[in-house]
Amino acid sequence: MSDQKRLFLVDAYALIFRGYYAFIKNPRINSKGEDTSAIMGFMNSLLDVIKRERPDHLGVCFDKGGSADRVEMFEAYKANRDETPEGIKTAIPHIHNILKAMHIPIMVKEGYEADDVIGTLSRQAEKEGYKTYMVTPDKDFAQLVTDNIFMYRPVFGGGYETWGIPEVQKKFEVTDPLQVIDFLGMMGDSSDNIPGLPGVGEKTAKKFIAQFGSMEGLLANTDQLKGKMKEKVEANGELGLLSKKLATIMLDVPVTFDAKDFELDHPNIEAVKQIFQDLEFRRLTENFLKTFAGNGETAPTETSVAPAETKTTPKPTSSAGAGQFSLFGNEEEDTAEVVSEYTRKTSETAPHFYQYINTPSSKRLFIKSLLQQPSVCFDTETTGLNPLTAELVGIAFSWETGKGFYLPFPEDKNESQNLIEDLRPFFENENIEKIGQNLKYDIKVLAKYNIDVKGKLFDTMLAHYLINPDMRHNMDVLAETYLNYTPISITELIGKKGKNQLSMREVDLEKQTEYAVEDADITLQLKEHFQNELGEANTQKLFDDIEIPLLRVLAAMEIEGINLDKKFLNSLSEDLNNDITNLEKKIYDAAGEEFNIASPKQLGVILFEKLKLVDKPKKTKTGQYATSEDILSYLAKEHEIIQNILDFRGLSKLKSTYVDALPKQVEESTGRVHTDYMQTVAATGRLSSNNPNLQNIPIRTERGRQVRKAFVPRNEDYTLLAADYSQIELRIIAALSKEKTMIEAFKNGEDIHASTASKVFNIPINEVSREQRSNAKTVNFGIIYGVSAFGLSNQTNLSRSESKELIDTYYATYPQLRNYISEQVDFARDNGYVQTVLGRRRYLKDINSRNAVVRGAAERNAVNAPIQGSAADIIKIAMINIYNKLNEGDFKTKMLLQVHDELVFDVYKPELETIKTLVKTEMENAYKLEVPLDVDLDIGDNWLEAH
DNA sequence: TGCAATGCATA
DNA sequence: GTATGCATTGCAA
Repeated sequence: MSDQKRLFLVDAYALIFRGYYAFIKNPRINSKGEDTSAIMGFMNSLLDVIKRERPDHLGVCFDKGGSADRVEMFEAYKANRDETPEGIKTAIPHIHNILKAMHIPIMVKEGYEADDVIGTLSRQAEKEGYKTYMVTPDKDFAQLVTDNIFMYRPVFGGGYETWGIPEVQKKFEVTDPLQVIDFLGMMGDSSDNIPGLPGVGEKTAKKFIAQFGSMEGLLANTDQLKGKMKEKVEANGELGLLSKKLATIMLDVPVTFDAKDFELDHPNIEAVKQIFQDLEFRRLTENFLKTFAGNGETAPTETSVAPAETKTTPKPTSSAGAGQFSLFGNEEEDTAEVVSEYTRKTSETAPHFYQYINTPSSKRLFIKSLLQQPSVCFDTETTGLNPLTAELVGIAFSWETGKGFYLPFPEDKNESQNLIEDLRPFFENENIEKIGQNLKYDIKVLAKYNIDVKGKLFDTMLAHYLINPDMRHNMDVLAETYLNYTPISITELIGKKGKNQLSMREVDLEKQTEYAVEDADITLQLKEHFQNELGEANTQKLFDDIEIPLLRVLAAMEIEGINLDKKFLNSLSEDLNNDITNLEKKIYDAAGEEFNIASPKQLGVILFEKLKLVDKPKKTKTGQYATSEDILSYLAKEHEIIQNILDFRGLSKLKSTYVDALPKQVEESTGRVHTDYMQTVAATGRLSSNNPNLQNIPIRTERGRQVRKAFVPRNEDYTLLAADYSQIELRIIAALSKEKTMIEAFKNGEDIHASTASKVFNIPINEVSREQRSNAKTVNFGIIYGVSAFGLSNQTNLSRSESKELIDTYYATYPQLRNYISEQVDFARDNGYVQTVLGRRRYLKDINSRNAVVRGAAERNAVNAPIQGSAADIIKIAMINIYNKLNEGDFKTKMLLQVHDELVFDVYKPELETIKTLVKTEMENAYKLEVPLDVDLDIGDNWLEAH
């Protein structure tokens, strides 16, 4: 290091925010309830810098009142910043006091940001021969870097890096640090609300800088750009220049650098100690004393100080007197055996008392108390996500906000089973309400331990799904939205998934307790919140009568799984492989060389450069040749190779998505495929299926439908039964719209598409041509989706005007249908939502949008959601009723799958006739409409035959 | 390694 | 035109 004098200018807020958020998961709270995270974080950084660098000149700069100039230029500047957190606001006066006691100058200038103050001072200091180090993590400062001005950046995980000109050149790919301004102006900065150029991100900005040197250079040479980018940049030149101005740090703040103001003086040790003591900083006090020992003239030998106090282990506030927080009420026995107690505060919530239970007597007390509760929230912790293989690690319980218990489970199977037996009286008690988040999971886990969860259920995930189906429903989101509370993240506990992820069992008991009971506690609080809202949205019945009972039905279906003929799929895979290889050969022959057909890049070169199939081939936005399905189909007549390529793609898809993927999904422990039904993802009320998705097994093409042959009954004594609603959505729209003509057609059992064609084209039903029926069918479906003439002409061989005419005659034929559609849209406009026959709502916030495209989409939703959703409601009712009948009758037959309008059963052959009647009756009578519901039944030795 | 975009399977 | 899930690709981290 040279003898040149060195000035360190600290960007206070940047370090304060950084320090504050470093502790966000475990805020430092002292006994007075003050959140000292920000102070702690900032002081750690400051002492760290002093200790490492021993600066002779030092100042700390604060913002004050924001940047008046920038706001004047651009109203939205920094407008989307969240309110400064309370923990930071309260920290500022303390930090000021500490700095004063340390005799460190505080630089503030009303109406200017710290950036500007630091920029101005550093330039002045440079003239006086100083080297300036700007202490900040903020990349914006890179624009200030010169031969004598550096950034001194804290890096993640501790330590610092110094950025001089070479580092800035490398990081930003610029030749001059001043170009950082152009760079920031182009890509924008969402945290400061600097707009930047639309469509330009980091990569493009770097490219532009390399190509044009500056924002002005870019704007002057837009002729060198192409496509969308050219349009966007040209249209937003003004915005670009403004963004550049906003990103520019000012160098003319009215401040004067006077070296003696910044000399690092001896701190008033006693005063600092006193402040630290008041704040209850112990390690920091030691750190401070060490840093300034001997007036700082004998520099400590250590080269780095680990960011102190970042360990996450919570400290029990006391080890004695555990009984004082006991939830056991007036039990006479001691509760000292409740070993752990942990108190956690956040700024928003009251203290939490979470206890784990691992002694016989505390367990006895706990269970006694548990059984006296009318309503309990619980949450199971397991070794994995698959409930069929996961083992219990513990169960958390809570029945009072902020309090709860955790019962850890031993690894040994027998011991674990013994422990769960102690809880059987609770879980199987009909009179205790069980509350949980995604109870289907817990019920499935407990089922593996032969526990049948009985009594009333309240699932917060399902409740929220009904309250707001368009949102997501995971607990973290719900807690943040409704309770203003951030739960401990699972990642924090067990690590990122992959290499070093722990199992829940490997986590310390205290942390398990903290995490698990917090979940139960929060879920309980969410329940309080949601149960009122359900009433307000009028969805209480839907919750009690449909979604909650369905949860048990789905759990049973998922546990049951379906038998899969792996051998069959393997042979199918070989067949496909042969065909694919043959196609490959043909393609290579035609191409004259071997290449990767799956790579669009290589394929493009072959088709358009080598074979020159087209004069001027289309390119994608990335500059590749376009080889998508529609383009290739269009070219199919040009060359035989094209059809082969299309076939190759189709077969590869079939093979990878179904034929090869399904056998891998067979659960080893059961030998069956267990899909997971998601009850809360489809905004309309439908279920969805995943891991694997059994709701999209091919059926349309001959080749694809072969996959269905692999779904087979459990053994020779069983057969598969598929029961599907015929035209349920059209029946629903006919009934809801009270369209007499269509209702009559259904009542008479007519072929509805032929019937529609006959009326629309005004010909007898038996003279309807194939094409006419097909067009009528397309319109019938189109109505359900909210047709447009444009969409229709895309689907049929009709022109746009023919399509329009067809739609017009269609509406003339079914006038009530048209009325119904406009009524739905009106209802949505007035109420902001539409609803199904059972009152399931879908909110349509865009229904009054001024943007016609956005509004149009909402209008189509207004038509479709009640139809699709009512069909979903109806089949859900049927499922619940059938499930109950199967249980009551002690049938061996099981319901296995649901595919929106179809149910699949594994039928015990002797029960076949009874089951056929039962299923058909329950499905057809699940809900009374003015139109009869009709169910087709088919049986077979596999899912294809049963169709 | 994780993400969005694309393409395609179903109702 | 509605509603989903998943495999692959290509790009960003």
